[in-house]
Amino acid sequence: MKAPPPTRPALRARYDARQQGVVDAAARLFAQQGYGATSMADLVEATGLTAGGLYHYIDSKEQLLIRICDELLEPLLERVEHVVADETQAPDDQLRALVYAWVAHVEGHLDHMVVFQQERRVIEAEEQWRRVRRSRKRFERLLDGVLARCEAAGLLGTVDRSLTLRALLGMVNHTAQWYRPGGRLDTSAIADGFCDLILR
Amino acid sequence: MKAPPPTRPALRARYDARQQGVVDAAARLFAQQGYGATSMADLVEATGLTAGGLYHYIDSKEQLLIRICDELLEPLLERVEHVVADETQAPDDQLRALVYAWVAHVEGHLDHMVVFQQERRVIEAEEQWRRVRRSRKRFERLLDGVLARCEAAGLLGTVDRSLTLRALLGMVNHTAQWYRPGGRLDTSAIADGFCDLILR
Amino acid sequence: MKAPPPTRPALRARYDARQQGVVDAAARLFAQQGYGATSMADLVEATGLTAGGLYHYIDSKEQLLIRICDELLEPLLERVEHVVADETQAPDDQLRALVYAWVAHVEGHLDHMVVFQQERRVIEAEEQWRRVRRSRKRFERLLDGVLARCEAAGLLGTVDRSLTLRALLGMVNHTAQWYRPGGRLDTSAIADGFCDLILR
Amino acid sequence: MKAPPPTRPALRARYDARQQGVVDAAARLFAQQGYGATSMADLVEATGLTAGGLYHYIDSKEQLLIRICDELLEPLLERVEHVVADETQAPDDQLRALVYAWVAHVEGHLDHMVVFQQERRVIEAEEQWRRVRRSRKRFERLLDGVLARCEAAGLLGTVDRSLTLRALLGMVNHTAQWYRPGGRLDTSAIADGFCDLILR
DNA sequence: TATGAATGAGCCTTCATTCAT
DNA sequence: CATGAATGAAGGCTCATTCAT
Repeated sequence: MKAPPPTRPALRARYDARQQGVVDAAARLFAQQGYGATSMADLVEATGLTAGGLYHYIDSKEQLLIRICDELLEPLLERVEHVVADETQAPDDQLRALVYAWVAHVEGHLDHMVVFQQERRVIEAEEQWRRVRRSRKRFERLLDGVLARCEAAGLLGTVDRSLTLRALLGMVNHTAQWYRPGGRLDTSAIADGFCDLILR
Repeated sequence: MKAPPPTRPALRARYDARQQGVVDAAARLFAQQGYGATSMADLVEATGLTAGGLYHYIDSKEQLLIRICDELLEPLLERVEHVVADETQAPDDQLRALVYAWVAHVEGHLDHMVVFQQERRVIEAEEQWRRVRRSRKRFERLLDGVLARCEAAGLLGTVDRSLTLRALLGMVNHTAQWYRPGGRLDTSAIADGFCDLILR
Repeated sequence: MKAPPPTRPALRARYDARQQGVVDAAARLFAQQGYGATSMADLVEATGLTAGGLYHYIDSKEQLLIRICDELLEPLLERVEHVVADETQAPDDQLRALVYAWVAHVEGHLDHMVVFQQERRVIEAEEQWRRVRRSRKRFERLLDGVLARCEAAGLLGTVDRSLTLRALLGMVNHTAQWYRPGGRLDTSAIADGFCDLILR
Repeated sequence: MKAPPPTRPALRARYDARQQGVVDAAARLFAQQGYGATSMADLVEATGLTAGGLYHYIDSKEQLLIRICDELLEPLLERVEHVVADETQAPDDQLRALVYAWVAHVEGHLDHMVVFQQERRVIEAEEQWRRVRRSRKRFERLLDGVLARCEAAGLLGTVDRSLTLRALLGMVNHTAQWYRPGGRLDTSAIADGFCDLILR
């Protein structure tokens, strides 16, 4: 992330750990107060670093935001690619597996997810967000592919597939706004519930 | 909104029109660039007013945000109250009527809706947002009431009702992110599609 | 210079006067301490404005530097164009007229000139300095034209013309480093002295 | 320069070589980007040393600047003293020898020279620059002495001697701004050309 | 010697808002 | 009603230098 991270393994490990700490603290603050409303001073306070020291671990406030989005999308995309790659699975099982992975990922990255949604605007608009944008689009394409297979197998309801896709995106992403760990509904209940709405 | 608006009717009409112009410009800018990233200078440019002149029509930047949310929620709530009040309608018809009104309202206030979602955070957190918060909660309660009647009538699927509620909130609110007027899906298609997913 | 200066004449005059005050103060400070070593806080102190108020009159620190260079080069160029345009004058008279105008201009803009020389580097390097760069080049081309006419008339010494040009540029520009008003040598003495060195 | 350089000859040689490398890199960077605009980080990158390592070879950024000026002035002064010491030479030959040595020195230290001119301001102003200032003044006095002998021998033109001195300083120093090795004019051509302008 | 993390003051600039005219 | 100048705190970020390892 920042120009040259240390090369010696021991130092490198510490560096990485602290950098991750900064990113996590940022995700939390951005989620709670908003990206724009969070000052680097807030981050200084939250991390215990000093104003200048912070910049050993990051390039800029915006890079931090990009990193948060990457940490959200990249591993999710990887898991989803993996699920989709297994062609022996029935389409509806594949959808359930995918939605489960997705909901689980959202629940495990609530802060990241809230930030991602809140800052959607800047992500869609500007140049340096291309990779993030591409990940999001790839994810949607994979999801649509699975829905298409379900549709072909007669497993979807009567609702237009692209509308179904958007409905699904809306309901899962919205999860980050209300889900609290330890609540009445666990990951499976949520994921299966959503799939039940979609599948015939 | 701002201290004393004129009392003579002719002046008053002009005043109101200009004030509405400011609010609409603000909604557009906030939706496009974010509330925090929009400066009053942007607003000055967009409205053609001067820095000082702007403040004849508004109290503060934040009041503008509150007003945008009110303009979104209040008329929606009114329509929904009206729909719900008709106890002769079948529960599923009521749900369809409600969702139609809701989707139509979102489509008619894309900017307002995007702003409302984007600034969710500040709405939930602070004192002066109580009225907005109450409106949102009342809306959800009304919606849940209709769903309960559907459930009682055996019209819902097997999915937990509170999860269904949240799914519906997610999908409809998300509409503002992708809906473009003149697209393939019109209001009815969207509203009915969503209901089809929910209802048995 | 700054986005929209006022349009009403009375205000406009005051605005322009204060803006000029800022530019002059900047020229003095930049000349004394260097552009890089002068902080906006220094400028605030020198102008009596406040940190924010300063920015009513300027766009940025760098624009201030550009403006200083423009104020130096543009009027000089105009005078020189005028001198060169008179084709009835003998070449050596033209050279003397030109050098006199030039020396007088340097003496009247010591601060500007010192700044221009000191920041030569950034002027030559970056994009937004094209106009300044073009002015400088145009000036040198005009000067060379006059020298060429002198040479053709056999009025120059034996020294290579392009070297003569550079020598002249060096000696006149250097004047800003030592000239103090009221010194032993006045404008005419300096300008004529330089010409005497150049001409046969 | 920095606290204790090594005393064992082998180490000392390596130390000196690296220190010289740092000074040369600094001269290049300062000349290209300006002293103020060059950060120690730039220097770290240019030298391949680390932030801390750099400080084994230097005391401070400013000492680096002083050293660059010393490296420029001291050897020049030594050569010039030597030229001036030979009282058997004719005044004009002496002037030619001096200017030749001077031009050659400038050409051999373009970076140093550019830096010296650019940072003139700080050199003249501050305490710790006394030695540099004294060298510059001594150089000018020696030069003026030779001009005086030329004048006494009737070899100068009609131009005031102190103006001639300043003109010469201007033209030779300015050489650093345009001279590029391998150009049409070599050291002799330049030095002789300048002298031809000065001498009758 | 060499490392790279850390410091914290200072940089330029923007901001929402007010008020004399 | 309208203007635009003014405020001054706060914004994100950079810097030369130091020091424990």
